Amino acid sequence: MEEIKKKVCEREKEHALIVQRVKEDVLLKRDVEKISRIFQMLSDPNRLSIVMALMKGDMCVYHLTEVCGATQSNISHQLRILRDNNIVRARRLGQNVEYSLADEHIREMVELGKIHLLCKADGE
Amino acid sequence: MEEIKKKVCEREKEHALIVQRVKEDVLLKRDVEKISRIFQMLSDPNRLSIVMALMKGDMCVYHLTEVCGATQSNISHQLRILRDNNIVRARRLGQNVEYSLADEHIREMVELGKIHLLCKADGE
DNA sequence: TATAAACATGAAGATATGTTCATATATTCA
DNA sequence: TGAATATATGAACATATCTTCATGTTTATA
Repeated sequence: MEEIKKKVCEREKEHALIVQRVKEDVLLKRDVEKISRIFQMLSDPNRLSIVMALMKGDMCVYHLTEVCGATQSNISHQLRILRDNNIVRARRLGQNVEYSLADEHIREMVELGKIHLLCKADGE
Repeated sequence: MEEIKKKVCEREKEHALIVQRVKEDVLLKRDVEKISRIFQMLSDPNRLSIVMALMKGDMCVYHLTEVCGATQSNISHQLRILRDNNIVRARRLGQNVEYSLADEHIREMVELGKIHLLCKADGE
């Protein structure tokens, strides 16, 4: 049975409607966590640099360290995290390992991020 | 003067070209940090829930805690972080404070995140 | 087979982040 | 003005994250 809601805020009716809309869009806690994890992958400057570089084309670790200006160890660690989360793919080429983007949505997200930066640079 | 590059990897020529392309797209370290910060805002499940809720409409804190299933204190803390980063805006309504999305790009990013989830749920 | 080069990884330390608890502030209403 | 409600915030703690250092693995080559 529907409980009768007490008034909790000024715009009770409007807000309650929105709450309902949110609830209709049943996003389980687990789903929200999954999505936030994707954003987390891009929340570290080094990882974002790696992804941005790979958006231009496949690259081996050596060049990634050069482009990102970080240590080899650091880049390797970040690459492992990206691999574990299916953001990038690795492929051995002789002595080297060539990395590539494994997720096209990521590309779009980063593009949005760049656009966002440009918009803020102007005045919104 | 251009230094002569030693061979560092199997596909030296191809990779060097990509490195060049990355460098042409002069993204300062500071810019990468700014973009990663936006993603960081969405990297916490509670913050992401808040943003997702506000995408449906403006809401006061009480309803946000209800929708997110977190404590009032926690939500308030996350709201402050979102406010400090210009992701949401606050507006007092009598005893309540109504929050709204302050950034349309964020909306698009989250939509991409949702689409991404759906794609993964099927088989890519 | 010994060595070098490219990359990966484990452990440790420093820092950042999220959560909770207690309490402060602002507004309404009696 | 005093009590109640909604929201904000500071401090403390636990945990997560990033970075570095040392070392391991794999492949190529002398």
